[in-house]
Amino acid sequence: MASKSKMDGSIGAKNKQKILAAAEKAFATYGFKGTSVQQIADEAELPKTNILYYFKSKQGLYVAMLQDIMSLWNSRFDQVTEEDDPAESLADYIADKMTVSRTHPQASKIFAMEVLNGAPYLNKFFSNEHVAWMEGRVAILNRWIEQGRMTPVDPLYLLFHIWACTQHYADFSAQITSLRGKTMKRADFDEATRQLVQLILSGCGLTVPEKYAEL
Amino acid sequence: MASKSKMDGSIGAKNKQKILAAAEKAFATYGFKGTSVQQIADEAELPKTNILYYFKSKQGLYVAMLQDIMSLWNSRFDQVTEEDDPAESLADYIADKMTVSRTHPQASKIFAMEVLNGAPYLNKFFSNEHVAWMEGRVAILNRWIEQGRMTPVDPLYLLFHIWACTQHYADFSAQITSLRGKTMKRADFDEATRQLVQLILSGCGLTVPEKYAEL
DNA sequence: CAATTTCCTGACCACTTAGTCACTTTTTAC
DNA sequence: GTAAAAAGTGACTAAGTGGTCAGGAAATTG
Repeated sequence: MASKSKMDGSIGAKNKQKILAAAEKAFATYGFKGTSVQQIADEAELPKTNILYYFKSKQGLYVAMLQDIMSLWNSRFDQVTEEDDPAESLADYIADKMTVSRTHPQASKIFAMEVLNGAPYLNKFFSNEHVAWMEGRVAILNRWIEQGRMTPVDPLYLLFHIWACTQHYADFSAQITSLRGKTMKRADFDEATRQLVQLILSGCGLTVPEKYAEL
Repeated sequence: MASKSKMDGSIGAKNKQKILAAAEKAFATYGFKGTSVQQIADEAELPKTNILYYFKSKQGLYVAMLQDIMSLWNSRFDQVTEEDDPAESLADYIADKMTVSRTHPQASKIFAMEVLNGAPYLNKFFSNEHVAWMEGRVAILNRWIEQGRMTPVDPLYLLFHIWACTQHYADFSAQITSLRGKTMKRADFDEATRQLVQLILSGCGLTVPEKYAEL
């Protein structure tokens, strides 16, 4: 939730946060082209010109908001080493990602839209930090496999599948709500997490840790 | 690929198809608001007014295209009964859905965008055919579980996870391509399918059928 | 208190957009 | 062949868009 620019002018800082929050809500609901600066202004309860004062353009605001969002992707899994336990590390990672889907569904949707449209503003990020992160995690998973601590699976696809399932609960909430006949509450997310942890870990030949076991 | 209106005027039918194909391409790339009727006209190599002649409005064209797309979701899994083999039925379903992701990525992206934005044009579909389909499939999965033919999992979440993973390969292709450094070819989809079948089936306590086993 | 920087905004503009309309051309039907 | 229906289209309109700008208010600093 932090932005790197001038935290000095406390008035400006506060307004920027208010604008970023309004932008997240609006962009998540209507997409980049579908959202007008006026809508964001209404949501933030500020005149339109004020938005353009803090962020030089609609695109500038969008990019600033995207950077904010990307920081949510950090998790305990970033620090995992090959000494850690595969089952617990993966289960925790799944749980972390499920938590983000529950607490920041709008951010997840914006990210999804961005990637759907070819990730025009994320390609730079993808080909730098993201690739490096991926290589590191894949290496650790491969070590675990070499050591016989989990079933041989392709780590790349395994991570894709974890992302797909966890983000699905944020991105496709409309479909999920329709099919369930009710929205996903905290308890439902916990149950979904248990189901997913069981599925993925069993699929990797791992035993589900105590704390993710069913009641 | 069929639309219900006048298939008589072969000129009109052909043009409608050309327009629908152009619309699918454009909407998948730029979204509903991000696509102008003029862009679709250029793509279809027809004057803009001609588009509005066949489809009374941009929204009308969009809805017609959505209906076209929904028919792609049919699969062999629709006809599965409790007498069928769980492992083979699920594996085939996963493979079918992966095939659609490979052959119709644009359709998948449009569906994803629609759901992301709250599924305004699909809510009716969701609360009718889709719910019925879901209840039927859930019932069969529960029978398989009662009969001890697969691990007890919540069928609802299992289906969510299958959709999430299979559609991910179409919807998030930009991210996948960036991280792999190359696009997914036919062989890559086949490998992803094998990986996913293994993950899901193992997660359900099922044995992977011969035809989806690794080389 | 004065000066300077930050903050704020109404009026306005250039441009794009979906959709209409009057009209012509082509195809079909008898 | 001719009438009627379908197909096709250029010119236009009304509404909404992102963004500019000139000028003023408020806060900060010395």
